[in-house]
Amino acid sequence: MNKTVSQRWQRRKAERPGEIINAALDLFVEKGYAATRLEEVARKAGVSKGTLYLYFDNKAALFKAVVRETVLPELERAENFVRDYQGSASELLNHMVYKWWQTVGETKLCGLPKLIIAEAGNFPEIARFYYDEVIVRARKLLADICRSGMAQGEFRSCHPDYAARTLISPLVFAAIWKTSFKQFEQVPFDINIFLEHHLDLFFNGIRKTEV
Amino acid sequence: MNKTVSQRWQRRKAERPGEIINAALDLFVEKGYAATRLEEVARKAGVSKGTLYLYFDNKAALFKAVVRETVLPELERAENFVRDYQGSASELLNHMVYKWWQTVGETKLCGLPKLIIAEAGNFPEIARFYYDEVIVRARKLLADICRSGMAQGEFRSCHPDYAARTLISPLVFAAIWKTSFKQFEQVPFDINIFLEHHLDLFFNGIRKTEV
Amino acid sequence: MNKTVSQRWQRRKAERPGEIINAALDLFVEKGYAATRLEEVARKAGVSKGTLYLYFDNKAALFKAVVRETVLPELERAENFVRDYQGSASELLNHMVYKWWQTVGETKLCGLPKLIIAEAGNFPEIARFYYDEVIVRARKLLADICRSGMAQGEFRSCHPDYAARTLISPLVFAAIWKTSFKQFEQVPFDINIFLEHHLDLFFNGIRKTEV
Amino acid sequence: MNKTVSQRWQRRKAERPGEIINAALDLFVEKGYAATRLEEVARKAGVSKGTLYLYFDNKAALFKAVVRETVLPELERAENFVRDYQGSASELLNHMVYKWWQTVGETKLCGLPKLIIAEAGNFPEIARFYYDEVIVRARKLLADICRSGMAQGEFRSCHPDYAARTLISPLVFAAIWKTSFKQFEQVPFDINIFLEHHLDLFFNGIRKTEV
DNA sequence: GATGAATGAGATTTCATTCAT
DNA sequence: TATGAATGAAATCTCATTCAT
Repeated sequence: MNKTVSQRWQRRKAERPGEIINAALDLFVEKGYAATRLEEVARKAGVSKGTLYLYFDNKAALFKAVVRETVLPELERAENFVRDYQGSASELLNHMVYKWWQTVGETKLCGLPKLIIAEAGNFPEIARFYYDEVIVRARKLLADICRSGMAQGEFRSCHPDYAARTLISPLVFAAIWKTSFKQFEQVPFDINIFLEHHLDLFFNGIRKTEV
Repeated sequence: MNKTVSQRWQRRKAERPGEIINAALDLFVEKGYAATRLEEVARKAGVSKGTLYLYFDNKAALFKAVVRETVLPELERAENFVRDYQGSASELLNHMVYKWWQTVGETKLCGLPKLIIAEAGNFPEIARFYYDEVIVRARKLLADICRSGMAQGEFRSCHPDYAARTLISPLVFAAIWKTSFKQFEQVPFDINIFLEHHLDLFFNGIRKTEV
Repeated sequence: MNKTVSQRWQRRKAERPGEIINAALDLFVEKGYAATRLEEVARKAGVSKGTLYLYFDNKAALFKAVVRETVLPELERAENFVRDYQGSASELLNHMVYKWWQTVGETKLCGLPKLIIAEAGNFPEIARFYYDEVIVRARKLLADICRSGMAQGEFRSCHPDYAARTLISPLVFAAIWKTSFKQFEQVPFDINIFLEHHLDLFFNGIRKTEV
Repeated sequence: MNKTVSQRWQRRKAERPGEIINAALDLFVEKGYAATRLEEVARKAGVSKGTLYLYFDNKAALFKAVVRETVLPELERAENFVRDYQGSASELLNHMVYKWWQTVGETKLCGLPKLIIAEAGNFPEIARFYYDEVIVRARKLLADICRSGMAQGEFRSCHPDYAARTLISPLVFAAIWKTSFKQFEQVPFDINIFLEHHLDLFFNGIRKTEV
């Protein structure tokens, strides 16, 4: 055995799960869970159907891995960003919203909300994981910013959790729109106008009005 | 013969379609399209598998009928209500939001948004129908109210279509929440607080500030 | 009850089976046994599906009735004709062949040979009936003519049963051709040329050559 | 591991299609297309229902494959034989007739004419293929021999295509007989007597009578 | 007698999963 | 470890037959 070959083999082996997850993400997002055939995933990942089962117990396990592996890294990145942020709450929220759209709305992650929503009923395990590890954390991230905005007299007083939800709703809405209805629209949906309106209304609504 | 006795064999041509659609709505909403077995639909509707095919050409046709029959009547009712309404734009929008939640969020229709979103990719025909007959009409309904609010100096000037979207987003968000994540939440999601916050922010944001 | 109405009703009742058999013949011949749906037979006969079962026990029974009722009358007519015939064997055979084509080959009975052949395996009862009541009788009819032709020195000596089969084969062949392949042929199959050739060869082959 | 032990699970990619076609031929010929269950085909071929679909798209495709694979090889063999033949037209035709009976009439191919005739209506594609690739070619083969017989003064002048049809008819007739009615006959049908009579009449009828 | 809505057995087909190679 | 041929459970859909009206 040649050492470099063996090493390359090792590398390949280490990368396999990621390649499979990547292929699966594309297909799950495009077709949904039930309509995605493992044969296609395998083909797209450049492996055989049998190989899938070396890395994942079954279709459901693959699905879970896809969700886990694609969502968490982004969330952690966001948390780190917020931790280090210096500046006003408005500016930060504004940045978060546009950043979310950049990393989710404009990438293939855009289909993930739809996917998770669609399959939450069939995969309670996934839904719970997503709830605990993504939703709660993400909402806390935004709610904390709102809270600090109120503390600093930037925002008027309101329930930060619900404010966070109000802030997120249009993002989820837009992602879903893109996945499901964009293809039919006559007048194109302009995400920039939408976010601008949303943030304008939101900040107008939440900012402390000077007497 | 006692007619009230439960008979396995009954001729009820008129009632059947409605009963089948009703059963199908429940199951589609609960499990999604693919995971719903026609045998189950039949059992729930109290008919045999074959009877389904007397009234609907195939599974997809049944799905379409479910969407068509459950959504349109509500929308029409809303359109009529708006047409006859006398009062301020704020009051009307406020009413519309709570009414939506009452007729959709708190009934079994609550699962429909999720269902349509989940299946839009697999049923472009449905998605298009829903886009044309529901989304466009519903948005126009709200946008027209916003527009008239602006015309009457109640609201400051902004793009009515996008304002309408901002208004709707949290409703869709809440419906999806209920279908998919409510079961896991630790702190209960209070729809009243949510709508109150949303509308408070929204009207604060959109109302004409007196100089 | 009005007597004429009642009488008309009676007449109608008497004619029903015939109308059903007629419709069934058309469809069996056109589509084959398995591909013929009883609903279609009913529609074509102008009755309901249920009515079929008032007159025939099941699909197989209807099929048998179709065969029985459409074939036997023609055969009997032929037997009567032969019994009364005065003239040479050649002339009679010649006449029989053309007559067969006229009454079978050129009517909807043309599809019957194919039908019976196709279903003989699935309906041994039909096949046996057809063998006993049609094939044996028809062959005897022709064989007897051959036999008398030999007795009268018109034909040279040979086995009359096999001569009869030789005489019939091209007729069956032509009927099958028409049902199954006529639609594809480039050069049209000319039945007159075919029968002329066949009979020419046949009579040339069987006639007593004068020394 | 002992390879000769009967294993339920075997990989035999190369042999499978042939085995399946073979099993299907038997069953199609025995029961007809519609009455043949794919489960039975699978069982007879020693595979599972699913395996059928690895090799054939659907039932119709399997049917087509059966026809294609079983008929064409024999026809090609015959064409090669004729091409290389040295001798009189009568001898050749005589040989062809007996040979046909040997390879078709006395093997399981005997049921194929019936099968194709029976299904021509439901499978126009098959019928057309059979017409183009089998009937036209086979007829041409025989017609060419007749033609050369006429050219060499062996046969008197007639239309070679129709002579070929006359020659073939009794063969088809006999094959159909065997498949459909042989089981009921009282006096056994002797194929040798039949072919002898047929050829005797045919050659008597077609040969050039010396003046 | 006549109807046609309702039934349900049974057919074809799909595809996640297994396992000999 | 990797393959992909093979499996078989399970789904949709059809249609001969039944039976309340």
